[in-house]
Amino acid sequence: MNVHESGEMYLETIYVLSRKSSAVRGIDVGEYMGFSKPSVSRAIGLLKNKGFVMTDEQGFLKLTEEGEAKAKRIYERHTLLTKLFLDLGIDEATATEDACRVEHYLSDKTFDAIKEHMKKCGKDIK
Amino acid sequence: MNVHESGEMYLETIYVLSRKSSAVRGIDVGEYMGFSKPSVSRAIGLLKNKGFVMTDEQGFLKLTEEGEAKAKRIYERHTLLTKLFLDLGIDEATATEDACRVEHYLSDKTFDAIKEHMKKCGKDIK
DNA sequence: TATTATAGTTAGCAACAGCTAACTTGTCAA
DNA sequence: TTGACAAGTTAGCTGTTGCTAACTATAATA
Repeated sequence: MNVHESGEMYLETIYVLSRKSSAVRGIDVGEYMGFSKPSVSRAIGLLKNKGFVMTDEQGFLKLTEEGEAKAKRIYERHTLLTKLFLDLGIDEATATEDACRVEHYLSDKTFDAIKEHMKKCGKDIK
Repeated sequence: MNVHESGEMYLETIYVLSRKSSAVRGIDVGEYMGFSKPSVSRAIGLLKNKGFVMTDEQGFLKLTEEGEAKAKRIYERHTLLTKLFLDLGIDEATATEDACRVEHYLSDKTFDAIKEHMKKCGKDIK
């Protein structure tokens, strides 16, 4: 099941919010992303249908195993790219912004190559 | 007048084809991009309305000054990113592909920083 | 208990961007 | 001159992804 940029952003947001609190609701996602309730409702409905998101007994949003894997993948890209841009001397805000847009379009190969490069330069994020 | 990723791709294609031949037609653009005639027709119509493209007396596609500037900007990004990815050891096909997707989402700041970095490393594209 | 506020959903609109089918237009050759 | 092909346009479909308006359902409060 493939997810577009938009879906990836929702997954990443749920992932990020879940690290802060285990009680993530649609409204929180919308607030974080700056989107309306209906937009969130539909987007999350699609992610549920695709098996990436579910709601627990209390109605809170949870990522499935597959959803978590996808979200982590994007989040890792985001972190790495931000670090890369910061290393290049770009300001925090721009680095984060650009990383957020670019993270969806990098192939695994390129991502791995960047990771390898930063490891070599002693700038590995881990 | 702002142009989305799609519009930028059309501008870049016209730019690239114009360097090979001054007689660029819609059909050539479609062939190059793998899109249908109607898709090209509408996309170029929009770019005409926005003042980025025009047709000369013979009906060939020309970029306006503004269109050329935009196309060059994207093309420069494309070239630089491809070079950067190749330097990271990525294969030609992947480098081009990723550059093509990412080129639309980089801010000027980040682009300049990458350019600066490659200049320092003696790997400036110019 | 009744009202109110919050969360989520449904319905329907808009823009973007691809597509096919079918039309027009213009050129070139039989 | 006519017929055919190539190029371009128009009409209308699909799917994505944002939106508002309006609804439902649940929970808290007066």
